Amino acid sequence: MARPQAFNQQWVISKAIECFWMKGYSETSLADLLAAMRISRSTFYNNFGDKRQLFELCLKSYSQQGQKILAMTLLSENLAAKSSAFAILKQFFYLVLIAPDSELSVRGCLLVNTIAEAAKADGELNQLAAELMQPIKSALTHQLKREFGEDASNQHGEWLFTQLLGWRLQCQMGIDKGVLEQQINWSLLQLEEQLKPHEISVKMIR
Amino acid sequence: MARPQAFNQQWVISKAIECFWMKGYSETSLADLLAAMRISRSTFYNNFGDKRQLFELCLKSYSQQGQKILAMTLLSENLAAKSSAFAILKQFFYLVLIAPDSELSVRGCLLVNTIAEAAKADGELNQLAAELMQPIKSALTHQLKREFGEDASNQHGEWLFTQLLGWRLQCQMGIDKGVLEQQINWSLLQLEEQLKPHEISVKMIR
DNA sequence: CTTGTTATGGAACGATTGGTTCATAACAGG
DNA sequence: CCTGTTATGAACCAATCGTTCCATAACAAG
Repeated sequence: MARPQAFNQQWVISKAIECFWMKGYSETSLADLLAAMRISRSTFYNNFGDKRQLFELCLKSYSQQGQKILAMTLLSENLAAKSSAFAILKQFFYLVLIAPDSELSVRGCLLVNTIAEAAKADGELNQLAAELMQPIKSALTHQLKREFGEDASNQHGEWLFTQLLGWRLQCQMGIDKGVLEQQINWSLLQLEEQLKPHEISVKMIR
Repeated sequence: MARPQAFNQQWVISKAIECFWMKGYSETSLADLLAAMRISRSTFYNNFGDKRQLFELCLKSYSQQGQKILAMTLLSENLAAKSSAFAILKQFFYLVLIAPDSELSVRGCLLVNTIAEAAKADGELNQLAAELMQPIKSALTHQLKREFGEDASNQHGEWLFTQLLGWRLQCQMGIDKGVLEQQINWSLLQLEEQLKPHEISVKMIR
């Protein structure tokens, strides 16, 4: 009954995400967006409201793509059947922090950047970004719950989430990947020693 | 021989820092700055070059103020004489993360925010901010070196720095202060157990 | 009171900002 | 082919952006 859209919604949003991801919200101009999305101004405003609304849409879309990564790693039942929680966690951190082909490891996390950028200027965006990160925290906790109690897992999941945030920033500060990997191993080791149900642990140093 | 400045350099810069701190670099407009600094446009450009140069100046000034905090805590020889490294570290983290009257604990860290905001758009600012954070990392390491070896302290100092970054973001995400304090204690405890020179450590869990 | 120098305020700059409007092009159903 | 609906692109908008410029005010030295 009417003229069909000449652009692919998903593709266009992915391009917008790229813009925001690289330059941040306020540094990304309409011109940047239109060029990347390859649509005209009116198309933009007709379909996405305005810059702000598009950004929220991008955050949600970005988060949803992140869910897929979680589903393939931390939440995968197949993986859980044959690997320990710590092996899976290690693999996850490697994937999102170190893997050289991973966009995340070079550009940082859009949600983290949003929280830091919109810190005080825009409380709503801050809150939205924080909410969209919740699934990651839950997934980390989920992995711990497989092997340990409900109570301990919650706080240690939150602790692991803190690690992840710290490592994200370290990545953007250009930390050496080898050092980063060491830290990941060490953190997980500490957590393992603390949580592993053993009666007596004897360790010798020096 | 000439007309004297009618404004206080330090005061004016501190006001500029406040602006950048609250709204980020690109969200802070000239108008915002001029209003806060209470100077006119020409005064601004005559004395500070431009917005970008002022920002760099602010970052450096901010960092220098941070040095004072370090000097009073992590680098204080008086404190070191009567307290253990871990006690001092704990006190430091409490001061910069939890203390309710601390600007840092409510506004986040300007340098961290800068790194996240200027992630890819401006590599130079990113690098500058990263460099200005170095003293913090060094101070953390310094505290560990007091009691432990040179080698172990470097990597563990870096690890503690990662913790700090993570906690900073957690603060901006509105983490519960009680949970945060738990995490600080737990992280320091792990580090202590790992580094304390004891021959045999027996711990029982469950 | 001059003269030299600098700080200052305000007007003005062009460029760019995010956002609107409108005539037109493109298609689906009759 | 016609009609109704919607997508599209270009022109246009006021506002704001960061920056420059200049006449003037304020002081120090002579």
